[in-house]
Amino acid sequence: MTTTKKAAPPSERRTHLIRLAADLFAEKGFRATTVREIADAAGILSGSLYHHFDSKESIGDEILREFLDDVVGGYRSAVEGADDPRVAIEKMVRSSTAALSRHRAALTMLQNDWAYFSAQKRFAYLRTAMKEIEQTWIDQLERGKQDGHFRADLDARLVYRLLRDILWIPTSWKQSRGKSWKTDEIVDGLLRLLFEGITAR
Amino acid sequence: MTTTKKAAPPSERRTHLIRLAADLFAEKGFRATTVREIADAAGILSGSLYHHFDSKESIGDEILREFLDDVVGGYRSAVEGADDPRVAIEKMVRSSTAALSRHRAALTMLQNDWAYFSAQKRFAYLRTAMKEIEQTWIDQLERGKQDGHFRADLDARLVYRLLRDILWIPTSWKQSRGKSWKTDEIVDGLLRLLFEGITAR
Amino acid sequence: MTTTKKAAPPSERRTHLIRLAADLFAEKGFRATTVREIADAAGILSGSLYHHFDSKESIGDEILREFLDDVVGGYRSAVEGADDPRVAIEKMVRSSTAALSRHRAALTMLQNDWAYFSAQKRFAYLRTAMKEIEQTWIDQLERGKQDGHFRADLDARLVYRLLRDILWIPTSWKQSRGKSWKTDEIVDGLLRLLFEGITAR
Amino acid sequence: MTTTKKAAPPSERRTHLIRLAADLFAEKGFRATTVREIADAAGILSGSLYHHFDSKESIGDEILREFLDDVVGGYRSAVEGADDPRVAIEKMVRSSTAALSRHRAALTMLQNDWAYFSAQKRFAYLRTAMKEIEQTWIDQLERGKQDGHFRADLDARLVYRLLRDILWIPTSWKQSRGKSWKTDEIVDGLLRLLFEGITAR
DNA sequence: TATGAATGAGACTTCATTCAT
DNA sequence: AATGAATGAAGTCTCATTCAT
Repeated sequence: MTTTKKAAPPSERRTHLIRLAADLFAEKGFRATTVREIADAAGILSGSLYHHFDSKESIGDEILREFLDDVVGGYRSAVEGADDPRVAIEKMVRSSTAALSRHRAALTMLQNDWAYFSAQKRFAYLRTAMKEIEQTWIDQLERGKQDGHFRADLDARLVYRLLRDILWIPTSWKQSRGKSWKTDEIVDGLLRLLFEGITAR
Repeated sequence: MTTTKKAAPPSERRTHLIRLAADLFAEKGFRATTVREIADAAGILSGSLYHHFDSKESIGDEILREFLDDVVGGYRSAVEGADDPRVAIEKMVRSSTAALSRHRAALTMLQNDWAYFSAQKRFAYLRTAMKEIEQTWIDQLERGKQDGHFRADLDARLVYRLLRDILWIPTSWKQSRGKSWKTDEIVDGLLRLLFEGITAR
Repeated sequence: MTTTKKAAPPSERRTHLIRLAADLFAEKGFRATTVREIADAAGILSGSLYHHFDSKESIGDEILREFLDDVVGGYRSAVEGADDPRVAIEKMVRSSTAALSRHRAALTMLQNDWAYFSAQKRFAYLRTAMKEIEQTWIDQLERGKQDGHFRADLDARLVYRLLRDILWIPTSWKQSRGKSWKTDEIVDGLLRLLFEGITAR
Repeated sequence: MTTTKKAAPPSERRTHLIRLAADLFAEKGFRATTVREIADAAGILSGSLYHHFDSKESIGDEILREFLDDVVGGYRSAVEGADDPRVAIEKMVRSSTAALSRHRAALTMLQNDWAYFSAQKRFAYLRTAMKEIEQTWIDQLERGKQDGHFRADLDARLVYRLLRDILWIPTSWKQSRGKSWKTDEIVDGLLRLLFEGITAR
């Protein structure tokens, strides 16, 4: 299911190249990264990359696909094993955070170049996956409203939008200069802010 | 006497062109927008743009500068007239939201191409302004912690980071397809989420 | 004889504009100077220049024509009133130097952009004038050889070439930073070098 | 370890391209030569040049640098092995002439576009080298004045200026239409003119 | 006379991609 | 697997010139 027509066998070299590319994409965005830069990082000439991939986009494709598979998979199992929407949401937050830290590059790519990717047939699965993700969140939030855990006046879709973007934020902090938080700190901070707000009780 | 070499006088035509460019930048990002697209939108040839601007970047410069002036100005007056940090923060949120809706393009530009801009001398003021903004937030949050309004265990810098990015989110929703919220709804949702979290009391 | 089809009447404004243009040409060369720079110097817009001239080249034309008229005229009267070729040459040197200092721009234009001008029909007179100049020099040098004033082994054409270019040199020094010589000093130095060389006797 | 980032290794193809470019620069000047003309001469598309060089200017840089290294190197060894300033100067003249004929293009570039190059940081070495060249000449001329070989009333700097430009002249004659002199003839003519003037004894 | 706006040709440059070796 | 060279499309910018007002 994951392989398209041309997807070459995942040799070690290939995997290494994807990782190099992903790091560059994470730093500068997909479009802003040139094939030459990737090749430079690998110590080869840009033309030589085309022995491993048939295009720059197919590198992007591989990175994005793995990311979304990871996230969607995580959400599915988060929801499955949770009766309480509050628990489900906590699991989803933790699962998201973990997936994001495993696929930092994918996030930058989606943030910076969403319009670019989503306009292409090849990347139609992006929209599909995002829809499933959105639905999962909304389902849990609605469930929480109905059983009284969450405030009844929440606009589930609005909160989802906020949450989705909020969850994405900390990833982009990694490797940035200045104080850096541990993932756990961030997640806990997030959850607390989410459930309780900043006001003292 | 009134004209400086570089800060070309803001003729009507010029202002109009900047608006057209800003719309495109908002849609597709600064780098992804070509000079020709801007010219097409204006119904002229791409070279003709250079009658009004010396470079694509100087268009970007103008848009970003106005935006940051607006935001920083808003924060200053928000802080000045507020004894209670809670009030200050509410004012800052409202002021941000207003500024962001006035300068939608600037935000997209910063989000998509921050690395590109901030690496250039010409855009050094971006970092300067961001620092002032950060400090303003942190000051108010710390004040709130000390006088007991906010939870004592808040990491002010962490919360600021979250907030900053959260505030930016709704802007990118405008003009997007699907359900759209009114600005007031969004701001109120945000403030409520911020102060109280999603949990029912 | 000096007017071509379109040559506008030499109003004061026009003359002033030509002087401004000439200064810029002298500094940076004809091609390297843009119409906009000329207009800027005059405090008008570049399009407005076309009320006075039908093209950038016609400005160049006027400058070059005046210069060559001046030089050729000077040579003619130098030769007329001189029995001794030594005297004729001294007069030619002084006349050249004077003409060059009056038309500094023309020189830069010819030096930098000779290939450009001389390839155009419009500037055919450049070649004509240069031929007359060359012939005048060669005539005097040959005369000097025959009557024993100059060394019999001089290659007149070679010496002319050297001299022509040598005479042009000091002009380009004016306004340059560092020590500057008076015109008289330069001319005397030149003449002495020419007639006697640098060796002590 | 041998390759620096910018000073791309001199492949054969690269060297060939530089030679082609240099010929064009010599003919028409640096600025007046377009990248497309260079590419045409090489039988490739203009964009393909950028596989070998990062810019037109870097081609110019390479040509100019080699030239100045050659000239300065030649002057140094001319001065080292010569007790008599007269001998030193003769060596310098011969060394200049040789270097100039090896780097004809560089000369045209400096003559036509000196203002353009010398205004750029990248070409700061031009000024440095010119200063060393000037100082070398002046030193030898002063030495000759003091030991009585040269006339005591010579203005060393003035003579240098004349000489420098005079030495440059013959190069521009090569390949020009009309009678052409052999290099030796030119140099001997020059030296004789320099030491003895044109007057018969 | 001058302005303000625009044209159009052509300059330099970038970059994903191809391909013979 | 990789190199070295090239393509070709597209992008930013320059500049002499035109023209309605």
